[in-house]
Amino acid sequence: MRKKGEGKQSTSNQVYEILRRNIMNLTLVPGTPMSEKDISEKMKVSRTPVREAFIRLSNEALVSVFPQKGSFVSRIDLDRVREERFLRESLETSVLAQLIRNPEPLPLREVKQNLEDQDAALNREDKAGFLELDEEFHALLFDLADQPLCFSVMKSFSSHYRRIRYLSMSVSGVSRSNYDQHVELVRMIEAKDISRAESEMKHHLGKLDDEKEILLRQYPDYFMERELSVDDPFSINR
Amino acid sequence: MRKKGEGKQSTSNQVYEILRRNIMNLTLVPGTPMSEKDISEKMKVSRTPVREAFIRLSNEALVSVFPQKGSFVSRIDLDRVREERFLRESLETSVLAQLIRNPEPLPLREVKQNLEDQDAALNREDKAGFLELDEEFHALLFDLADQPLCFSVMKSFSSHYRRIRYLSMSVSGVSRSNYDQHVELVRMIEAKDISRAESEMKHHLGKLDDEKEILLRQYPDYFMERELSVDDPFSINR
DNA sequence: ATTGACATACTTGTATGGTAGTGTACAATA
DNA sequence: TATTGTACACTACCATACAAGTATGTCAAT
Repeated sequence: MRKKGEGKQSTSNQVYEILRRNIMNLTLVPGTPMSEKDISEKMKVSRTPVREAFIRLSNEALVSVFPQKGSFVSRIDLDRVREERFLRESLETSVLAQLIRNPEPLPLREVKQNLEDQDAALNREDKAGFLELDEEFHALLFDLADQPLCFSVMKSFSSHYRRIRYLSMSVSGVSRSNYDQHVELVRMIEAKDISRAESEMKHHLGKLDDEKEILLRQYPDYFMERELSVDDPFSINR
Repeated sequence: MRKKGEGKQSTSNQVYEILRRNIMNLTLVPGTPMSEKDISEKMKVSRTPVREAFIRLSNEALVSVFPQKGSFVSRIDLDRVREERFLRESLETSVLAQLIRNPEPLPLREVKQNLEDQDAALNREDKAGFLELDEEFHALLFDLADQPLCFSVMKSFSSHYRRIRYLSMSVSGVSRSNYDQHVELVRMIEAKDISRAESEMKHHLGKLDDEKEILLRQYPDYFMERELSVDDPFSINR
């Protein structure tokens, strides 16, 4: 039953967006059961659009569906975080290289406006706002390189990485260091210094490696168990 | 990797796999109308699993769904091909670099077995078989680098690139040059020659750039029109 | 107290009917 | 003849009913 006044988005899409947002900002905590019936009643829609949203969310590993058993908000998989970071690092540095290779001067106006907004968000201690601007910052770089597809791919496959990052900011509070690195990156782009830009990017993305252990101890339920298959209590290798 | 003889998959998954295979090998030609009802009747299942397969296929841009109008096999979008190639090149070179950086010798047995199989497929002029082995070749490299996620991402977002490649082989016939490049790549990996390996990879992936124009002329209906939005007959800029 | 059969209340998977948006063939009109 | 109104066929979207797998609590038998 489509709501009339609001836009032309399909119900299925709206459900998808709402669930995605709430999973990404950890309002829906990892491991939470999410039955199709439950969600459909809470959102006052039928099971169909909810189910279709689940399909898309499970493609991004945000929801884990176990047939005839249940669906759950995916727990954060640290091995996946590693792979998502590799993906991200690869694409970001490639885009960076392409931008710097480009001989003509880049229209960085929007990027610089974004940096100012980041500064403002930090001053307001607006955690969610800053993360959104962070994402937009990287999106702008991809757009400048004329590679929007790569950005959307990266976005779809940063779900675990970004959740752990959100968690990190919740614990350590918002930090200016990310912003400083963004500023530095733009400087390197303007200076056409490709090697320093790349190492700056690597440093930028690798930052939260140290915090992982702390978060793992503080929120153990948010993370996936090491074993995917069933426990073997008779196993001798442990 | 899924075990084969074991339990049957869901109907939805089967429909997805069948449609994907037939779209990728151009049995279902770009632009073909594919209504949910049609497909469901042809496959003797209900509309639901077909619809769910369509959702996943449209996420990979293999099917274009126009609400209340119809669903169609996506035409090949050359701009998307460009972006898919960028994605592919970025990830492949990153994996290559990681493999070569790794100090310990790599277990290349499987890779070399795959090369032999490629050779055999070429001698049989088995086009489809060679393309599968080609894909497996790259998959093996990603597995060696412990980055299976990146491979599956690349696979999901190579749909337009691979179709144009399939088309190219249909026209020009199978060629040994791809195989030769694979052999050369493995040699470069063993020699730990990162810069030559990277340029070899770029050359490997960029090969079919020249053929694009020919294919575009020969199969114009397979390709997407330049304009995505509606024509504006009042526009002055043209 | 322990075990085991079984009813029951969940879950997701699949089928189907109804709704509204969209294009088109065709007849009515000028 | 040219144009316009309209009925109809077709679509994807959504709601709902049913089917089948799974976990769990209850109760009887040992």
